[in-house]
Amino acid sequence: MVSEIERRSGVALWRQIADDIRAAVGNGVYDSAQRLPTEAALAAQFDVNRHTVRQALAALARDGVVRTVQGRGTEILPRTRVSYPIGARTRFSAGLGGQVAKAATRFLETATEPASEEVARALALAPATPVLRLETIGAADGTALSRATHWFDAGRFADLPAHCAQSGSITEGLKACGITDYKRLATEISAAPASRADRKDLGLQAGAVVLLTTSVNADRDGVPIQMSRSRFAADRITLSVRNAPEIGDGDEAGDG
Amino acid sequence: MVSEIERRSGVALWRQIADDIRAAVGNGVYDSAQRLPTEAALAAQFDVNRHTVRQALAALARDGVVRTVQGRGTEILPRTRVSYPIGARTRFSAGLGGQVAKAATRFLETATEPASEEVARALALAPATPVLRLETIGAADGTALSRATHWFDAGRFADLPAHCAQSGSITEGLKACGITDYKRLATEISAAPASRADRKDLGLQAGAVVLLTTSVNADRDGVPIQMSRSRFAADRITLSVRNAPEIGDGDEAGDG
DNA sequence: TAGCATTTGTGCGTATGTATA
DNA sequence: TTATACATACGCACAAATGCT
Repeated sequence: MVSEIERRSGVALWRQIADDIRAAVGNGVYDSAQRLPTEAALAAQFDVNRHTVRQALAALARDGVVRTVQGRGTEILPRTRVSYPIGARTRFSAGLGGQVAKAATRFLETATEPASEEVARALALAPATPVLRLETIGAADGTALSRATHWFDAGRFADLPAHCAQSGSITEGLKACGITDYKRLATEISAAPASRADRKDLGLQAGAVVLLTTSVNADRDGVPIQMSRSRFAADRITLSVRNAPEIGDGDEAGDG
Repeated sequence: MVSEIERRSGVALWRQIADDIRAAVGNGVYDSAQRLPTEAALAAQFDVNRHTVRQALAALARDGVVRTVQGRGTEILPRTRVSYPIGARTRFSAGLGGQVAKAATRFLETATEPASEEVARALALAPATPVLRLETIGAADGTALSRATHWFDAGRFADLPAHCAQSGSITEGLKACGITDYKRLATEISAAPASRADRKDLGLQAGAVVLLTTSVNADRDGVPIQMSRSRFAADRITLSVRNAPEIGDGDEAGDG
């Protein structure tokens, strides 16, 4: 089962096996027994040396996925992930409401710079219009969950950074700028290995995965006011989309 | 800038640097110049040997992210990803409509087995009720995009596999079973390194990332009929959530 | 056209990490 | 624990292609 493709992939075998077991645990493969197969069995299954399996299990134990006890085996630890709702009313703090005791936004950096092509398009601004860039970290109960970059029209929201810094919330900051309500128009969701910078800010290990979302918020009149690109620690959060109970529009065909 | 944490992480330095550059490209960091810094500059930036940077660039070139030309430099190639809409009417084939010439579902395996706790809960069945499990690959223009597992009440949908195999579509198969319309209730989205099995089915390299979705479909009466867990090749697809133009419900606070 | 600086491509030697037996 | 094989990473040197003067 060890195909050659994996060898020069830049990802060590033990790491690949760890990812595999992690996925299997996540998929409920070992649901009935709350325990992993023996190291010998895993070594046979993955067709590798038992040392390699042990290295994988040690990594999973470091990450709190499993716990190995000599003579007993490797048991699976219960995993908890925060669920983050994506919808028209998506806002960070309250989205986590109930799941965590304290949600907070930390503001890292603010800068004004000419809009990139993508940002200008999203905010319906002329190319290279000055835009405000805000860098934030979203945390829950002291654990960083997301690292985000937000862009605003610098002309319209010049005072935003000061208001945000004071209130500790973008929603509150926008309120101080006259935006009493806003709505998320769309969210694009992707995923990728975490960059070094994001790993540092989110406290992730090499090889960790982030969920990437690019979203646009609009004011009451539907005018786009904010574009955001967020990176969520994928092992700490799931995004959830709940569809309103309406039926009937296009006709499509299939699955996923 | 090379912290020790990264060294024994099981992920090669060149791989981490490749992920970094990939993220930077995705974030539009090099938007203005459509070219990466020189290998020497990147080596200095990441504080590694130029060989290591070259290995990272070679990997990115293999993946079609960049192209390097001797004497000239490394240019960024325009990236194309299929966008997959998530909503109440989510269906595989037509969701990709227009973006690809031909979308197809391949059925790998069918089995009947007792429902796991999670599946039983999602389908509102008694624990260990027999359920039908369908394994599929979703492809567009010959490229595999998703690998999914679907569960149905085996009692109600005994004939589904035959109908699906014949029509090549779950939607059509359900129609033959009397389900003329259905609706997606909710989708949970996560991400993780691809498992070996998924890498094989989707043709991905080690270290590749998958977007994981767990969703439940219900019939006209709101009775859950299908639970699915899909794994999308994250570098080939983005999930898109578009919010209906309605305003006003809860009050929340923040960002992402 | 020739000359030059810049940038990528290649070769070799060495040290360390990873995986097997 | 030891030995062996291969992948990874570094450092240095030089060849080859490009772009500009």
